[in-house]
Order: sequence, then structure tokens, then C-alpha cells
Amino acid sequence: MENPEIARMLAETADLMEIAGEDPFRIRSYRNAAAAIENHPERIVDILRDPSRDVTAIPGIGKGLAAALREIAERGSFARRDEMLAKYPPTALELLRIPGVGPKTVRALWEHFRVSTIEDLARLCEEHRIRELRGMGARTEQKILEGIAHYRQVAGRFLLNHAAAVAAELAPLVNGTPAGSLRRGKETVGDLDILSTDPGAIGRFLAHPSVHEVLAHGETKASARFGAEGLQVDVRVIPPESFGAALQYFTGSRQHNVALRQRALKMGFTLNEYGLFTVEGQRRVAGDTEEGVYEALGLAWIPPELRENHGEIEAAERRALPALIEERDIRGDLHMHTRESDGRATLEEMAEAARQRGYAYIAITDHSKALAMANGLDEKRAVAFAAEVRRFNASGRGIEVLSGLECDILRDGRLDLAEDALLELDFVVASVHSYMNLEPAEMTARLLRALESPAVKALGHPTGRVLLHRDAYAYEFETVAKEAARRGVWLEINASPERLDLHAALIRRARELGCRFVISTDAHHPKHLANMRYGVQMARRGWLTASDVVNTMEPGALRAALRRQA
DNA sequence: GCCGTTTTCGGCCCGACTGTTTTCAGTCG
Repeated sequence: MENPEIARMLAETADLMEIAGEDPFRIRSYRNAAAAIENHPERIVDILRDPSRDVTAIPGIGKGLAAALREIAERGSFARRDEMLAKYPPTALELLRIPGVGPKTVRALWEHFRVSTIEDLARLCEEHRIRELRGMGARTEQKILEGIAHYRQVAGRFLLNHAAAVAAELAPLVNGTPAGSLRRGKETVGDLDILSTDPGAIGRFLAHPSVHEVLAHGETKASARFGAEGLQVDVRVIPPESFGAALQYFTGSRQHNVALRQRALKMGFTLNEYGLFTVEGQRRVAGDTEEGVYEALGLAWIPPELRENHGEIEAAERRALPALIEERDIRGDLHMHTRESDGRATLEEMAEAARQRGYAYIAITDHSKALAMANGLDEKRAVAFAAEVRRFNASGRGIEVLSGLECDILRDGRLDLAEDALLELDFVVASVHSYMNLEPAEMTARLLRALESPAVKALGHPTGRVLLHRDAYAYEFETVAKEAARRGVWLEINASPERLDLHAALIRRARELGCRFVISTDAHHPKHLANMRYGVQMARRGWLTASDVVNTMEPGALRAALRRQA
């Protein structure tokens, strides 16, 4: 059993215990243990198997949880979990994912109505029976229905990093290439397409232990759900002479392909997943490589991230596609957290992980005090932290650390910390974490006011969206982007797979308005630094080149740019 | 449940909003 699976088991048990109304501190222990295990570099089952090792050496694992872990390793579950599952059906966990529905509501639904599925809950709301519960009224029924609608809208879609992880496991197994929205770097993925020319691909795919619920199984295509999360994966076997055409076809997008096929017809060709053929005589013109298909259509090869029919075909015809930024252009990461607030590693550990990635610099940007739940820094701690960073840099560790802060933007647009303290720091990214449903005009004014401070160098996760969970907050993006450009405040492209904020369309628009960008992972753990690839992909989808992105600069140039901003 | 003791108990981040209440419970971050 792998660590993420163990972690999920503990977290689900914690959710069920919360529904049961058990001691909140005990529940937190389960959640802490789940987080510790999820992020642990070694397999927990290996540690358990080794008599010279002690699993309680992991912070957050004590005697009780160690016993539970041994039980999980032995039989795939543990007593507390079994007990909880005897009390509440597993479908109750899904109800918790509806915005506005929490553990107390789930418990009341089960005790009063024996309801634990989304379908039944929706019916109760429609029949106005929720109001039979104490403290619930018509407005609550309406809110729950809205929450269910939102949940259904995002159900069945997966975050980019999840699809990428599945692809990384399956593609080598089937000698395949991932296509589809994953290859285009779209922020969420509905299903995963993998193309292969290996006739044995389908057999090996279906034999994988995490493959279940086979939806289709033929000579050239198999379709199945993968893993506990159930991402649908399609594996297709393609004749080698058609591989390029198939890769093009299955990468999409649909709009891009439609435009490409129209172009082919005008040129006397017909394009499908098997190749590019002459209309007269069906003679094969291209198909073994993607480059060949585009070339035969008079186009430069188009990077997958641009294939949305948003002008890329015209640019490819003029040979005027931008030289898109690449991950290797990135020289540092300017947004990350440590244990000082809600991160899980130390300054030293984050810096070392960044150095191993080949970065020249990072900024440590812990939260500010308004985020009390994250143990955010006040002025005194922020200034002390800057001194600590100076000491670190003086010790010569092969990477330059900038002292920074992710400073909360308060409701009225003021910054959470006093300006003189902020000006002691090298890099301040200002972010909204509260009051996210203000009226658009008020939110716009709030952001404009935050941009006024000379201490603010960047605007963090500028729209506040959380993928599959929460929409962007409403404000006049154009107005704010223009002001950011005028003041030289950079817009963050937050590379966390849960956010990917800004998205492509806004990046492109902001660039037209003169903005510059910083791509940042918002890492809370060393392993999150690897999420940079998703931010770069989002920047590519926004047509950015390396010169649009400030953290492609060498350290000296970046320092100079930061001074100019002040 | 874990942890760190002032070492076997007591503390463990908390403030604000919403919808329902008439003093508060539930949810969220």
C-alpha cells in the first residue's frame, strides 16, 4: 500500500469521526498524521516492515496511530475506521464535498432521514423537507441546492497534477504518449488519452492493478477507470504511419481541429486521425509525425498549449508564433511557505530543495498575521525573519534567499502589516484570503488600494479561484491589471495545481495591458517546488515568452528590478 | 490522538459570516 492511500484512509476516518461529533483534537491528530504520511519521502509500509525503524519517529505519529498503521499494513483497514463505517455509509463522505454542507448537517441528515447520497439530499431540498431540521430554513434549502449544482458541474473532472501522475505511471508501461487536455496543459482534465504504437499496450494497461471498471476493450482501444479516484483512461494503439495524425487529432482542442480540417479542405486535403490525404485519390500526404501534418498544411508546428483556435493557426501560417517560455528558463521561485506559518519544512530545507532544482534564488513568503489559522507573522516576527535570512545568505549555501512575505490584503484594501516593516523585506506578494464575496466595485477598489503601497511587488493568486471548488471573486480585472502595469506590480501566475491562477485568457489580456508576471509555486513543502511545470504551462497557454516572466532573470537583474519597483 | 513537559496531564491557531435564531450553531478558511 502506498502512502497517499494510507493518508486518504486516515483523512476519511477523521471526516467520519467529525460527523459522529467526536473530540475535535483527536480528529485533528488523524488529519495531521494523514498530512505527515502523504508528504513522507519513504513508504510507510517499508518502515513498518523494518524492525530497526520506528514509525513514531515521524512527527504526528504516536503509539495509537502506529498501531493503526500496522493494522492497515496487515489487513487494509483499522478498527476505528471499521467502527465508523459501521455507523455511517461511505457515501456520507461525498456530502461533505458540497459547499455549505458540513459534518453536523451530514449527521442530522442521516439521523433524521437516513439520507447519505447527493441524489436523496437534492430531493429533500426540493420537497422542502430540510426545514424540518432545527436551525434550517428555506434559504438553507436553496443554498444546499446551489452547492449541489456546483458540485455536479465539477464532478468527473480532475486536477492537472492528478492526471499527470496517472500518465507518468501508465505511459511508460504502454510505451505511450499522453495526448488530450493533459498535453495542452488545461487546468482540469476530464479523461486521459494515451497513444501507443505498441500492439501489447492494451493488454499491459488492463493488467495494471489499479485499473478497474473496464468500459471498453477492443483491438485498438481500451477504456477503463484508474485508481480510487476513477479517472477515465483511454489507451489507443495506432499504426506507426498514422501516429502523428492521431497525436494531433487526440490532442485537440476540438475547436483547433475543426479549424485545421477546414483549412485542409480548402487546400484540397482531408484530415482525420489516420493522416492527411488528398481529396482526389485519397493519397497520403502526411501522418507519421505531427510536424509533418502541420507542415503539409503550410503551418509551423504549434505547441499543444496554444491549440485553442485563438489565433495560433494564423500565427503559425505567418511563422509568427511566440517563442514560449520553458521550464528551464526559470531561475527561482518567489512564493513559498515554511513552518514559520503553515508550511511543513524549514527555510533550510526549502532552500536546499530549490538549490537541487538548479535555482539561483528563492523568496520565502510566509503568511501575515491576519491569517491567524496559519500562524501568520506580525511586524516583529517579519523583521526578525528578515534578519534570519540575512544570516542564512551570509553562510553561503549556494542559493540566494530573499526575505519575503505573503501579506494579506484586508477588507478595505489596507495591508495587514505596517509599511515600514514591509519595506524591510526584499519581496512582498499581496494576496486576498478573506471577504471574497464583496461587491465587484468594492473588490476592485480594495485591490487598487493594495497596489498603492510601494512595498507590494506582486499580486498573489490574482483571481482567488480554487479549481473544482471555488470560482474567482468578482472584480474589474482590466482596471486592476492596468494599474498593476502602471505601477510595475507583477501579477502572479500561481502554479499550485489547485489554483493555476491566473488562467490563460487573463494572462494574455494582462500582457496586452503591459503587465509582467512572476510564476510561483506557493509551495508548502519541498516537493511542491516541482509544481513549477504547471505554472509554466499556464504561462505558455497565455502566450508568454521568457522575457514576460521576471523569475527568468538572473539574480542581479532581479535585485535591480525589485529596487526599481520601490 | 499527539506532544512536552513545570514529564503521565493539560493544551492543542481562531475570527467572521450566514441563516437561523432571540442568543447561537454551523461552516469556512
